[in-house]
Amino acid sequence: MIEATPNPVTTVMRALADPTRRAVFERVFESKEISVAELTRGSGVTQGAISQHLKSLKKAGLVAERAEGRNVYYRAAPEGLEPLVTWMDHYGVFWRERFQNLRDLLKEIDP
Amino acid sequence: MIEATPNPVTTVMRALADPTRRAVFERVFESKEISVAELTRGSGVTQGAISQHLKSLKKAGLVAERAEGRNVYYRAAPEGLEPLVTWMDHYGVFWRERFQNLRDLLKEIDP
DNA sequence: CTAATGCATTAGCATCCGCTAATTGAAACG
DNA sequence: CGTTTCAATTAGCGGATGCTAATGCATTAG
Repeated sequence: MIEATPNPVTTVMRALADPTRRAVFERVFESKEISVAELTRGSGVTQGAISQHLKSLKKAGLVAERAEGRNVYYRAAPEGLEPLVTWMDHYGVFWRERFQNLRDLLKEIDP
Repeated sequence: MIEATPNPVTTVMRALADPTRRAVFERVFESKEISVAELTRGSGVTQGAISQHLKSLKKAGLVAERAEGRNVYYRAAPEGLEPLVTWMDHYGVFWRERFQNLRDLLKEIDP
């Protein structure tokens, strides 16, 4: 059975599961804005591949674009990670970390 | 360029990117322990497929097993999600939520 | 013991994925 | 104007992926 429109969690996970594409997202995130050409430079893959990855990331809501002249500048949309956060939250992942941080904090305050 | 041993983030993401396999993880998580046969019941796929998914999840560190007689009981290993948490943390997703919860906790402790 | 059950593993298949190379179109440059 | 640059899109390929069906191996039941 094929879901017509995949679950948002699935979309985001799949977008970030590929190392190359995740690296693209990371570079987009680190730069405030970055063009496709510049993104292609250190990537080790073709410009076409980069465009395809950006398309996936955009469809997942992880990046946004702004066209200016013949350039297209991409920026990260971290709010696109929300499905992941929600999913992990639902499975109680943050509690431990929260408590860990709380513990660290309390240890600092009252060692 | 192929990484011999994929990044842990990649391994976990890929393990959870597939809806069927993610559903398996979720069911394992909800049950404290669950056998493969019981896991196969509502899954819509074959027992063989379930075993394969469990193998992936195990390799990703997301589940652990306990053999007893001819049954094998699986349980979730949520600490296997840590690579995801760390990765997302590095990209600043949790800060707001974490602080919010930390604040709530501290308010409970010392109102 | 024989039969049945639980699980892992394998071969094979259809599909999906990431990539390249090439094309197209738009915009800047000489 | 022609040329160059930027970016998206497409066809096609090799390899990965998820599945089934079948097999094999333990373990339990009758």
